[in-house]
Amino acid sequence: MRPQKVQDHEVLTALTKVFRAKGFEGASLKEIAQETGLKKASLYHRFPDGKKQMAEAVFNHVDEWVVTNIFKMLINEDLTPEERLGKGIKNISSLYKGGSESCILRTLSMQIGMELFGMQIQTGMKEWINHFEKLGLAFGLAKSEANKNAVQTLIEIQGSLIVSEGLADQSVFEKTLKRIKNRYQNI
Amino acid sequence: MRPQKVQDHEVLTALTKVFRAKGFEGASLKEIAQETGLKKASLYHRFPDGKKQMAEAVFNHVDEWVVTNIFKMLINEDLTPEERLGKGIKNISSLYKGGSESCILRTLSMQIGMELFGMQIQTGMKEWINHFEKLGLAFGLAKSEANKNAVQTLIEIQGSLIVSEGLADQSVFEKTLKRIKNRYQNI
DNA sequence: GTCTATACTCAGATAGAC
DNA sequence: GTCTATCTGAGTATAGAC
Repeated sequence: MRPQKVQDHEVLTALTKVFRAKGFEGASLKEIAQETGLKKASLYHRFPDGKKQMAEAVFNHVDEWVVTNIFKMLINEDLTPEERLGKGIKNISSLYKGGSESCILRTLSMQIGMELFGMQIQTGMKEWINHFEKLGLAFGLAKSEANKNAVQTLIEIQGSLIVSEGLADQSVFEKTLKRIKNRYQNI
Repeated sequence: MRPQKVQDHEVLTALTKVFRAKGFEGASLKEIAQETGLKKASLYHRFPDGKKQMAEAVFNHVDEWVVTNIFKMLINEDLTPEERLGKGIKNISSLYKGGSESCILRTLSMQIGMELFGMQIQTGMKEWINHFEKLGLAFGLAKSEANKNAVQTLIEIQGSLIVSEGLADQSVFEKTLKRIKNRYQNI
């Protein structure tokens, strides 16, 4: 009945921020409370199943962003294949802040355990492959080539994030995105 | 004074097993005690600085294995470049159990935080690149090409581990190793 | 060196007033 | 819906006997 002190989307933003920075176990309710501006008990009012549910909300939130800004972009028939590629890559770069932020979906799923997110991660990865495969087809690749290409693209994105972080050198990620782009353009 | 109930290397093996399976935070001292066969207090006798020190020991243990079985293999002058490549790749496969196990060094460093392992991870990655670069040179690549190739190799190894795990499909990792192998052989 | 028993800390979670 | 206050359990870590 009482008015919400903080809007849902603000809570979600704060949650995403904390989980991204600290991971699942590393993010304490205390910190989450500070960041969201809500007390612990209030958080439990909004997320009766506790911390896991909060992580789940973040997971779905990010997932939705990816669908909207990357998947749909890659198959948008209103754009030329070149345009789809360009915007898709651009949004991937922005999702990972140019390589400075790791993949939050991977982090969360690793730390919470595959019980909760395993299937969603698997489905999500298949979607990445699926959509890049469609892009490959649009560029004129045969189906099996397009698939190989898509898997390779996913591997390179994830791998370059790891290496960028490890070396503390974002240029690794940037170069990888360029490499991916070139591979499609040179078909 | 009293004889060790469990040998150091056995403790190390057990520690590695637990940390690999559960990660740093996920591995409780209770479980570590069960797995090693030592009580908690005894563990603290051997590792006065506690859990972090245990993780450190595991980290160094794995690191040493990599140096011996992969790095040294890649630059072993008693072997032809083809042989170095073959044995190196084979040992990489065995390190990650054919793609079924994730990179424990990455897991540990992520969860403990970069304060403790950040520099070692960075140094370690540079060594990976450094040694694959030397392999590329041995295959006749120019220095800058050899370097690009080495970075790409590291990216693909790490990325394919992620994707293999996510899709629950080890063949992704296997195929990537083959791809890497072919790339060197076709120079 | 190893053990039993215990201390300490802090996390996640809940009760109930407002 | 939000809050203060509290509970409960698990985790790391220690003390001190053997």
